[in-house]
Amino acid sequence: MAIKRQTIDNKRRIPRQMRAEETVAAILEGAAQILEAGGLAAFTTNAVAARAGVSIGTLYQYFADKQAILRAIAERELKATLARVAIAMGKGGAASPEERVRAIVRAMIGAFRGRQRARKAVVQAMFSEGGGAALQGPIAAFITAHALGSLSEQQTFVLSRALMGAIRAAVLEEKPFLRDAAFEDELVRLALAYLAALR
Amino acid sequence: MAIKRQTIDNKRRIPRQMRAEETVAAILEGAAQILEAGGLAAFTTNAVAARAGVSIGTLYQYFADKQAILRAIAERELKATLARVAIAMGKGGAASPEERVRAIVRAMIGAFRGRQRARKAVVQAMFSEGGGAALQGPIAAFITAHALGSLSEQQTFVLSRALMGAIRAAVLEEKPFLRDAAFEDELVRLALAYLAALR
Amino acid sequence: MAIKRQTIDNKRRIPRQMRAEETVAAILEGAAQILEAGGLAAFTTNAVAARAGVSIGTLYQYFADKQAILRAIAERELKATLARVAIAMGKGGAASPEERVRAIVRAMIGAFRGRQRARKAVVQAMFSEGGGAALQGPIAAFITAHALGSLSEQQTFVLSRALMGAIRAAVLEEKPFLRDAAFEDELVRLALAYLAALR
Amino acid sequence: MAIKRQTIDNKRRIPRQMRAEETVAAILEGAAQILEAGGLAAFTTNAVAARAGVSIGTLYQYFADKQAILRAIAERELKATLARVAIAMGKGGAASPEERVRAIVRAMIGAFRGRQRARKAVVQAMFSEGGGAALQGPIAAFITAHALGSLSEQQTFVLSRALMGAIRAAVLEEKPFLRDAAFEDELVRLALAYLAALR
DNA sequence: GATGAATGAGTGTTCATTCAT
DNA sequence: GATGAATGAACACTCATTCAT
Repeated sequence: MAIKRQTIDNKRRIPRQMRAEETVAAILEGAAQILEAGGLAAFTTNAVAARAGVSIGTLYQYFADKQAILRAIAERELKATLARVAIAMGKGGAASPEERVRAIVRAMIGAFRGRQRARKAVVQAMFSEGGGAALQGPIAAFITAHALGSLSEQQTFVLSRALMGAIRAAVLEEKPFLRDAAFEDELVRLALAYLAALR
Repeated sequence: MAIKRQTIDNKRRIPRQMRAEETVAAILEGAAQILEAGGLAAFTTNAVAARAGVSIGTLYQYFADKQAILRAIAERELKATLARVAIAMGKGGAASPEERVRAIVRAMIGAFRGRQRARKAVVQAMFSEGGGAALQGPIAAFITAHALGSLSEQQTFVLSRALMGAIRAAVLEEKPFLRDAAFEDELVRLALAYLAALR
Repeated sequence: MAIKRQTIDNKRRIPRQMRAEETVAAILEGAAQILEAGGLAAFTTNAVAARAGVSIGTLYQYFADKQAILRAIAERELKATLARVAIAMGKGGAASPEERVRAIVRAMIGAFRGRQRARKAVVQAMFSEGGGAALQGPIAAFITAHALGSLSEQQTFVLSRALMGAIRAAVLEEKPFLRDAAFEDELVRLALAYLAALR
Repeated sequence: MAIKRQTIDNKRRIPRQMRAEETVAAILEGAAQILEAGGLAAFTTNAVAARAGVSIGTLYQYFADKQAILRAIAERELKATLARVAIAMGKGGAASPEERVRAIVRAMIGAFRGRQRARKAVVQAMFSEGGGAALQGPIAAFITAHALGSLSEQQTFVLSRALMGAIRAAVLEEKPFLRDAAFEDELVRLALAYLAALR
């Protein structure tokens, strides 16, 4: 259902794609705003469409259903977060384990930059449908791949979910220390201690 | 919302209280069954009342609203879990830190014994309203009080939420290894490593 | 889903049942009025509830969905029609074949007495879901049982559907002669001629 | 509602007309396929356009609205059916009344050859808008003109609608005997008996 | 003539909650 | 205290149709 558009026909494809992309972006932005302003409760398809400045019909031209919008936001944010980590890692060259762990932790904390309410809403929604495995899997994979030696599947699971669980809890409980350096330090400490214990 | 039960009317108090307790228990049991069978989606007040064998009006006599039922289930389970830890600790006498941590972890994993679907539903619901701080706070306090030296507030937060986050993720993602000894081992390792790093 | 209510408890059963019956009757009457006034196009559940003077929720307490209302109207009318034939037959004592056929034809023509628009709408709706076999079967059975000698299944089908088809067409095409005696005469002639040809 | 094609623009008229005819044919064929596969429920203008391989805009260039497509299918089938009768009659030379009636009945039964689901859907749709008088009128006229002596308007109505009603019911109720010779025989018997009774 | 993105009115249905009995 | 009929706000989603390109 989602986004069609793939004609190989070259002329007029770009303008078409651009229109579609703009529309999708507008919807996603509208959705994020609604979420940030009123949480999941205010997140109705009609409200999103109105805020995005498109008709409800157009919204459904690009998203199969309400959940799909949430999923798109989550995926987009996930991608952005992962990208940010990659950049941070890249800059550090052959960074130390601590630096690598810190880069990951910092990116995880900083996801949804500036939109904690929206983040909270998205997390809640993802949890309500399938446990958000779709989001956590990639992060776990990333940790496995980039951060450290060799962990078993369960160890990767424990480490990634422990970190995410702590951050998530801070988000959901609206803890003010979420962005304190000290909080980041504790998470890094937790990860490093666990990794050390595995050796 | 609604009116809370508080009549201190003395005559016939005991029989009344007993009836009330039975009714509340029936509702809670019905709710748990509905949750286990059909998840949060099937959890409607009318369905709960029907399953519990009481009228919807009676249900609202004991619970202010739908969430209150979920809250009651969560609290009941929390209390039971904490009690189980206390017993486990008591038996061990002057148990070692590892034994104490393990007792806590084991109790957390084993909560909602046998009703993983209901547990998942309750967790989801708690997440949707306030982040479940009401549930995690007591556990954190418990950890602080019983398990170990002196942790800062943030450290307690990180440790408790990390453990709960990992377990929660296993529940939500329906991981089969939830009840494996190896999973418990990893969680214990995580906690002990962190505690050691704090010293 | 439909109508619950069957407690064997005698006290308060009658008032309860009466309330329910009144409500159902009000809904059915409201539905018929809507149909008569605006046809199938105006037949929305909200409109029916409003016209019936009940809330939309109440409507859904008694009818599983929109179609169920139509079905109920059709069934009620069918029953009434059949009853009318039975009475007509009864009065005639050992009536002649022609009188029996005429009684049936007359009752079929006269169904939905006075509400041709509603009748049309119901016929359309029944046709749209399953071909209305549910309505035609009973009539065919009735004809078989009461009108005449022994017909094969296919002969019964042909005779009953031919009569109903002709009446239905007159209804749907809004033919003014629907209630003319001459029209009835022709239908009777058709039926008798066919029956005679079978002998 | 839209604008009907009528340009008499001469240059390139023939190629244009041919293209138009192809397009119309493609749409009609697509529509029939959709109908056959998914019934009236699947019959959306967008689905038809997609199946026909044309854009929705093009579809509306040739058909004023959704109903028009159904009407076109019905008309096309009617024309084909009538033509088939004419051929059958022609071949028989001065055929007997029975042969003529049989030719008509057979053609009526055999309409929409091989696409009973599409036929059912078209019948339903025609019924929903005006009772399909547009289709039955011509058949009645045909019967009057070709089959037999002189019938009054009402007699023609009764005979034609009775035959069509019986066939229609068999289609709608998905009776397996629709194509049995015995079914045809009964219809012929019915028609002949009625005609004889009129003399 | 063709395209297809956009439109938006319209509708069926759910379910938490109330309150007269 | 118990009952359960009634309530009605709220929402997701469809699809025929238009019109700028």
